[in-house]
Amino acid sequence: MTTLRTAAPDGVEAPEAIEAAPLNLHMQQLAYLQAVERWGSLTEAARRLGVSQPALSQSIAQLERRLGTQLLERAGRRRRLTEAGAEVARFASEVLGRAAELREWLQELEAGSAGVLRVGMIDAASLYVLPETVRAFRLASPGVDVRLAVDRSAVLLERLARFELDVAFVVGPPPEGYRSTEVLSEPLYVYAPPGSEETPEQGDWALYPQGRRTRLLIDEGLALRGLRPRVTLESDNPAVLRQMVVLGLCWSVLPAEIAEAGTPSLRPQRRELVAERTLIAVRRAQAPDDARVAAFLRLVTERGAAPLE
Amino acid sequence: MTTLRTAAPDGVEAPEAIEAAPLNLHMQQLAYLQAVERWGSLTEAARRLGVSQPALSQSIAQLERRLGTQLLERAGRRRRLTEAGAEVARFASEVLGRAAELREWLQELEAGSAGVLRVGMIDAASLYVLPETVRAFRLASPGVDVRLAVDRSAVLLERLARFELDVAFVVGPPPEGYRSTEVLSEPLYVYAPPGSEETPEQGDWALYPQGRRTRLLIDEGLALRGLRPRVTLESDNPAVLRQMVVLGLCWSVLPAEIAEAGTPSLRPQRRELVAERTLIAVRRAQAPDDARVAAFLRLVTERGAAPLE
DNA sequence: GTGACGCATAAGTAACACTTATCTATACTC
DNA sequence: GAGTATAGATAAGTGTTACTTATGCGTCAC
Repeated sequence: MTTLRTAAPDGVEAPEAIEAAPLNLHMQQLAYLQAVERWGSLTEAARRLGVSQPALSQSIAQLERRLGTQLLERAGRRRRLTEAGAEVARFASEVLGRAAELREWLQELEAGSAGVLRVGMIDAASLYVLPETVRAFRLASPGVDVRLAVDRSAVLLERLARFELDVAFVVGPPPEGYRSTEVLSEPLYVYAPPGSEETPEQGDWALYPQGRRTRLLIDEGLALRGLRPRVTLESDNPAVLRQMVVLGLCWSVLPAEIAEAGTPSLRPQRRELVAERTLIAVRRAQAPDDARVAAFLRLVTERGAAPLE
Repeated sequence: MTTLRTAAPDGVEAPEAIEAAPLNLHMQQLAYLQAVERWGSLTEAARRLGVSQPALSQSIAQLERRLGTQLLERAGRRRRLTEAGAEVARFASEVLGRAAELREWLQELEAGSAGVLRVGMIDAASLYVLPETVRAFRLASPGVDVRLAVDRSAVLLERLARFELDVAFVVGPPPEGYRSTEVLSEPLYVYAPPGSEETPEQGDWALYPQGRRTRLLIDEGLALRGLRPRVTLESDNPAVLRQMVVLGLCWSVLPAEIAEAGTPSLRPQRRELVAERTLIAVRRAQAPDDARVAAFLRLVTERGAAPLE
C-alpha cells in the first residue's frame, strides 16, 4: 500500500480524522420501503415500481442489514412494517419529498426562474441602459433574486473572477479568459465649455481617472487627433465631469447619452467620434450556461439599442 | 442514458400508474458532495473520505448526470460549487443529518430506550402484579412510551395477533403459534359467604363468565372435587364477585390476591387449591426481539413473585 | 387436499463503483 | 519564461452489487 503523503511539516495528524461512513443507503431502497408501506405487500409494491419481486425482497433485506434492524415482520404469508420499519418509512418519505422539492428547484434553476442572479455593471450602464431591463427581468422572472453591484470595470471583472458575480456589464474590449458579448456601442464626443474661446490644446480637461478602460479609449482617440489634453480633474463620476463642462471650467470627453441628457444639455464640439465605447456582458468562461443570464442578456439586447438612437 | 418508463408492460393503462423514478441518488454521493463543499477540493475531500481521487471525481460526475445539473465549475485548477451545487450540498447536509438522527433512534430502539411499547394485560395483572412493574419500567426507560390495554385474555390475544400489542399478559395455558413466558402462578381458592351454613352444593355461585380462560380452570377444578356449581351471577370483574361473597350472597372461586386484599378480607373456605392460574407473557412468534419487552419481562419476573408470598 | 398467493432463495448477467496508472491544464518558483 | 508541483480528468481493469428468471416453501381459501 503506497501512501502518498505530502511532506508533512509538523506531525499534526489529529485534525484530519477520516470521516465515518454515514449510512450508505440508496434513495431507491427508501423508495422501495415507502412503496411497501404504501401498497402493503412486496409483490404489489414490486409490480407498481416496475421491478421484479425478488429485487424488492433483496433490496429491503439489504436495507435491513445496513440499518442493523428488522424492518418487516411476518404476518401470515405477508410481511408488515415493524415499529422501526415505520420510522424508517417516515424517514424515507421525508427524504424523498425533500428530494422531489430539490429536483423541482433545480428544474426551475435550469429554466431560469429560481435562484440568485448577481449582476455587476458600470455606472453608465446602471444609469441609462439597464434600469428598464432589470425592472423587466424582475417582472418576467419573479422567482429570481436579482442583486446588483455598480462599480468600475476592473473591479467588476475582479469580482466576477472571484465568483461574486454571475455576469458583469463592463467597458470593452473583451478581456482574455472570459466569455463576452457586445451589448451596445456608445459614441464618446468632445464637449467644450460653453462660450469659451479656448482651443482644446489651451483648455483644462476633466476626464475619467488614469487606468480606467474608458480613459484609455479616450486617450487613444484624442491622440489620433494630435491632442494631448492637460487633465486638471479626474473623476469616476461622469456627472461630475459633465458639470465641470457645464460650468465652463473644462473640456471633457463623455458618452453622448450622459452629456446630452439632463439640463442644460451639452452639445458636442463637433459631431466627431473620439472613440466608440462598447459595453460588453462578461461571464466566466467556465461557468455553466445559465438560463437567467441568457434571459437577462436577451432583454438587454432587445431593449438596449433603443436608448442610443 | 435516461430511462423513461412510458407505458406498463400490459397494454391496459389502469389507474395503477407505475411510480416515476424518484431521483436515484446514493447517500454516499451526497456525503461526497458535502465533503467537497467542506474541504474545498476533490483531492482533499477524497483523502479525508479515504477514497481515491478518481472515485470522488466520477461519483460527483454521476451525481451531476443524475440531477441533470452542473454542480461544480472550474476555478483555475480547482473546482468550486455552482449555485445548484450549493443547494444540493445543503440538501445533502439535511438528509445526512436526518439519517444520523434516524440511526441514533434505531440504536436506542435496539437498546430498548425509545419507541412505543404497547402492553396488554388482564385486569388481575393490572391490579396487583404490574402496576409496580410499569412504574419501575417507566422510571428506568423514560424514552419509551408505554401504553397499557386492560382486557380479558382472548381479546388481548386477538389484539396481539392484529399487531395492536407488543406483549400481552394473559391467563395460561400458552396458546399455539405464539412465544409465551410464564410470569407467575396464583392459587384460586373457594370463598364461602361468611356466616352461611349452606353447603357448596346448595349455595349460589358467582363466577367469571362462561368461556373465560379462568372460568375453564375453575370449572375443571371444581369438577375434580365433584362440585357442579349453580351459577347465578357472572362477571368479568373480580371485585364484583368478591363483593357478592362479602355480602353473604354467593360462593365464589377467586385468586387469593384479590379475595384477601381490601376490607373486609375474605378467608378461603379451606386452604385447598381449586386450580392454579398461570399468568403468561405472550408475544407474536415472528416478532423481532425487542429489548423493551425483554426489559419489561425482566422487571416482571424480578418483582412479580413478591406479591404472591 | 388442492390451488392460489406471498415471499425467499438460487443462479446468471449487466451495471456499477472502486482501484491504479496516466494525461492535461493550471499555478507556483527560480 | 522554463521547470515543477498540483488539481482534476480519463483509461483500463476488477470485485461488488443489483437486477433478472426460475424455483422452493409456507400460508390462506375453497
